[in-house]
Amino acid sequence: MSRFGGRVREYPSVSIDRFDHDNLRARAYFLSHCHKDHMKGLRAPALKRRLEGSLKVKLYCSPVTKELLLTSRKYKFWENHIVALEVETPTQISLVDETSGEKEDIEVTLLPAGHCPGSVMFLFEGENGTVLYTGDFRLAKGEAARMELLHSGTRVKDIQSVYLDTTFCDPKFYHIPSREECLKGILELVRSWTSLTRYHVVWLNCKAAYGYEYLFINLSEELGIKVHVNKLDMFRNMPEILYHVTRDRHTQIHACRHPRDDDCFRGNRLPCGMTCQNGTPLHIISIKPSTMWFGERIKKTNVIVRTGESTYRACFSFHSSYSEIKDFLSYIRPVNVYPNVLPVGRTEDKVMEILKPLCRSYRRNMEPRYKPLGTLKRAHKRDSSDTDEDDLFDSELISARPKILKQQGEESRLSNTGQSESTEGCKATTTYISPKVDFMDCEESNDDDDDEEEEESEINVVQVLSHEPDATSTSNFDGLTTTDQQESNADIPCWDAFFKCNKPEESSENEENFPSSADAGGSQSLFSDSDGVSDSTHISSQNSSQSTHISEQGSQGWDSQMDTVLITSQERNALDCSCFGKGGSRAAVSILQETTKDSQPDNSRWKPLGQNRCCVKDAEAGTAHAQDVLAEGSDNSRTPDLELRRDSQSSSDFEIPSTPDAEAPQPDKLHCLYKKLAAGENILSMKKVS
DNA sequence: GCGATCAGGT
DNA sequence: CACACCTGATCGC
Repeated sequence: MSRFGGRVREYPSVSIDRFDHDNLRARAYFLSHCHKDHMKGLRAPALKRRLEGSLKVKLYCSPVTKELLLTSRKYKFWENHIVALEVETPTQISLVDETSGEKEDIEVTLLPAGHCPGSVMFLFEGENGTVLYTGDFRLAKGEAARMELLHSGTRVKDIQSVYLDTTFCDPKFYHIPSREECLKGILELVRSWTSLTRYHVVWLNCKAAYGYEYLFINLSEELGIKVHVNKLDMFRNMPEILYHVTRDRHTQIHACRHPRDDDCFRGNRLPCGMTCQNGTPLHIISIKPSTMWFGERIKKTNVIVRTGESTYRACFSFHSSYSEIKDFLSYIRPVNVYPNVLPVGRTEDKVMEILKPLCRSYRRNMEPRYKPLGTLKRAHKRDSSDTDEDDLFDSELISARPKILKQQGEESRLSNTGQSESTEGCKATTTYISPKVDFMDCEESNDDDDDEEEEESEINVVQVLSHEPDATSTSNFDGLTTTDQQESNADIPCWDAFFKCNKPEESSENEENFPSSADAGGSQSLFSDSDGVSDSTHISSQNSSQSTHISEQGSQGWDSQMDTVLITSQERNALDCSCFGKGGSRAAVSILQETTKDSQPDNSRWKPLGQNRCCVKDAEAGTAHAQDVLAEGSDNSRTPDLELRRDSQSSSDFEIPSTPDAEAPQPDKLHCLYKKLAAGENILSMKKVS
């Protein structure tokens, strides 16, 4: 829950996501997204009165947020005071004090936040420095590096302060499976069930909040089944969403709600009242999206957990994980950071202890540390001509952070016109890879879940749903660690490979083996994969607040990147015979979803950028023509986003350097380094800090 | 009657 | 576990 008071220190005359108390006097308002805890006071009479007496006071938000907000009658009075700003389009705003006439100019840029439809971060630039307010966000590792407007030229902007979504800023939330992984797990479960008969339906037990739309869209696109919802009015001008939801209850996927929907479900009734079709009773399973997290050392990340005879929990997060937060912040490297949220049971001091080391003000006092891997990772994007040896491992070079260039398809889309030029059809890019199902044991997901633990013995009984002949854990182990690159260089440290950013196969491996610079104290790493088997040792540095961590070689390689959906015998039985009377107790882990070695997330359709930018069509493109408009949307705007999502999640971790100040070593320097390494010499480069 | 706040629920 | 939200009780205006 946001505890942000509404104002940033640098620009106290604007209020963001808070509209009560002192915020009533703000010169301008900003709303990052349409969740109630960010709208406190937004419809209060006091603020309403203020608007009535003012021509100048405006509320700035994304086009989608404006649309969603104005759908509610309670916020209609804002209608003439809302200014929708295009995402990624810097805009000058004059902040005028209506009583004194005092004026201050500020430039604001909306950046996609990946939290829910229309959600954005605000980047303010003005006399008091550059400030980033993240609102609520979920950005995958490396996504900050792709944001053109966080950069100036090839470098990250000099950001004074970040007001950060710290919801999961606690090491216990170290890892949350990516959107694609979660989506894929849910997709397979829904697919398995709904394909049995037309009377097998799924109820998505979603909360009353925006943020599940991309799930609906993906399920609908992949399975050709629209999702039944209570309301779709708010999407009337968002054909990309509208097309995939329906008010027609005669569908196999439901996300409808009812005040006592759990009771409905227990009575084999959907919240909308459906209980049978053509006289045939429905077979209903419920899937409840909720956040699942995994500690740093827990490598197996099952995204679906069976919680009962016909109930499942599916991993789904609106917020960035601990490691994503740290990656984000360590890339931005502001002077100051302020947490917007205190994770439950944490104090501000504790959170700051984690965040401060990622800021410049702190780093300046630190000894530079040797971080070869981060350096190497970053190297591929840099023109190394200006790199000298002294700079190589200099963590002080905060200004030398190169941004990640966008992919071509993305370039055109990000041309700030708000329009998309790609002519590729969306189906052309849909290359769903059927999951292979292996025999393997599962590990409990969240360390404190008793239910899973007591059922562990059952988990090992696994039937293969769709068998792949050679798919055993061993072959996976080999397969996942033997990349083309590595095969050809079996005996040499394949660092060369890591200068080339374009091998998605290596992305997750990279994640496993290359400690992010975001690690609180930085870390030294030794790395070898000469036999194709990953192996890594992380030893936290002396002043780290984190405990020493030495990863186990075997599990590290084994579980780091399998593309596996695992279904227990119980589930298979449930799926197969759809009889609910079996005496099976709660099965702990039903579907196990691993980081995919080389999957191209075909179903990565959530487009925080696209939704903010393109979704809201003009009124004339409303409901009546929604379908036609959608077709256009598919052709023109979806594909580039799809490319982006592919790139930015599961296959891009490798590309995205985690060490912001890394530099590209030149080949001769590299050679020198290799030689030193081979000779067992210390290549740590100490640089004097003044 | 309305809003704010809290407790309790999903 | 947590999130975002809802309902209902209570209090104050």
